[in-house]
Amino acid sequence: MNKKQTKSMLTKKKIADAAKHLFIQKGYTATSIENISDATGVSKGNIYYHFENKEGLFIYVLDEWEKEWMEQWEEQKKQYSSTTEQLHGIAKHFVINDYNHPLTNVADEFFSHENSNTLIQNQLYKTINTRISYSQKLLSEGIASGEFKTDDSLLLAKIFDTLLYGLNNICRDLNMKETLDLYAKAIDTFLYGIASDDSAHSHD
Amino acid sequence: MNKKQTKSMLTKKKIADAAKHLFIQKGYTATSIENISDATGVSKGNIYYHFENKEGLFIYVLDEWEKEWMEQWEEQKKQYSSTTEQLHGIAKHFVINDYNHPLTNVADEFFSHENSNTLIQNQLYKTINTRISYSQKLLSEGIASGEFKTDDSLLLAKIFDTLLYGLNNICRDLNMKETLDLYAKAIDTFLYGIASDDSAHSHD
DNA sequence: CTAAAAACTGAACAATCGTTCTAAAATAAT
DNA sequence: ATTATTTTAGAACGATTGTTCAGTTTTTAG
Repeated sequence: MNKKQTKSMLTKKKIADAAKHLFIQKGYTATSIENISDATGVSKGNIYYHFENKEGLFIYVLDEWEKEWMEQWEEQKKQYSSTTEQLHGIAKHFVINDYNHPLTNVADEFFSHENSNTLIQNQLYKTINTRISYSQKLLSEGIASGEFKTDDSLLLAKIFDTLLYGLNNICRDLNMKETLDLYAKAIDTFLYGIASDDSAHSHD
Repeated sequence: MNKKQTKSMLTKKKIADAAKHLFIQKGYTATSIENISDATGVSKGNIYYHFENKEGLFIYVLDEWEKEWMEQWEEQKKQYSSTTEQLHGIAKHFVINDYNHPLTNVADEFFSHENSNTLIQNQLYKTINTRISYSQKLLSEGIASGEFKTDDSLLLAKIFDTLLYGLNNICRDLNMKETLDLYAKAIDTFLYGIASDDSAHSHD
């Protein structure tokens, strides 16, 4: 790779990183291109050199986040054997590394009924479905192995997903330990609800 | 009440109603005063006659929603005896009447770390805590009556709240029946997880 | 060393934002 | 009927928005 190409790639990454954090902090609409320019030191014109427009930048950020998350989690996953452990692991990994997922704070803006941006909506649906499909796969494995009762894995996946991403909203005033406790308690509640009777888990 | 006062109150209500729906649909930032003016036929100047500013309008909407919800639910509540029934009842009532709660779609915009509006943030915290306190009261009753295991009712309330408000986010492409099924399944999962062993409920 | 290409800057654009203001219309009070 | 008050309308404001564009710097290619 060229010295020019390297530097170009670096500024593109710098823009995307700043945009991600700003979208999380302020929301999509409230984040202006000028905000991103100020945060990075990259001129507005240069931002438009690297990205088609604000919308394209957001979609790029979303795509990158999804890739990054999956890579990191697949690495973490190796240390867990049972599905139960993996579900707890996901929650922990979620809290520690992705405490602020762009979707959690930003997505709602685009699910408006009228005047909404279909391009971004489709991208969001894709991302959400990827998330849920992954959870569904995990839960199916747990059901197949007898760790959980036979059940509708898609419904369970949606509930699990809700727990993971929804808890964020009421953790804003909690510290890390309190947050982890809340998440652990939530997963426990979820698990004991779907654990089979001959599971290793017992009601305490 | 005067004919003038009545008409004035009516336009104020009309503005608040339209604002609520627009905030839900498009988010706070993306909803402009002109949008509200267009939706109601009330002039921008008149909106500012009835409300101090956009922020005051939002807080008013939030306050009204909370009052309305509580009144409606207290009416519904009468038909349920056990806490279990009441929790299911809340979910049903939630889906049918408050499918779109302003908080669910709008709140995230104001929990940004910098440059955020403290007035609205406080109002949001108040509303969220009211919600959770109410759930906590219900769960405490269930624990006291022996319907649920002894547990940290605040943690459970937060989890229940998350379930209720978070599920919304993945119900956008579901019809009413599917939504109700998902909510019922979520509450069941939640309940069987915290139900005491001598509870009337059995794992199916 | 020079020319072409890529990366980048910052001023400028029209559109839209929340808000203010002046004045007109509608109603109440006298 | 006339005055006073409340309610409404809509033009206008400065600020900010996403985006464009002409031009400058930086790097590559020949």
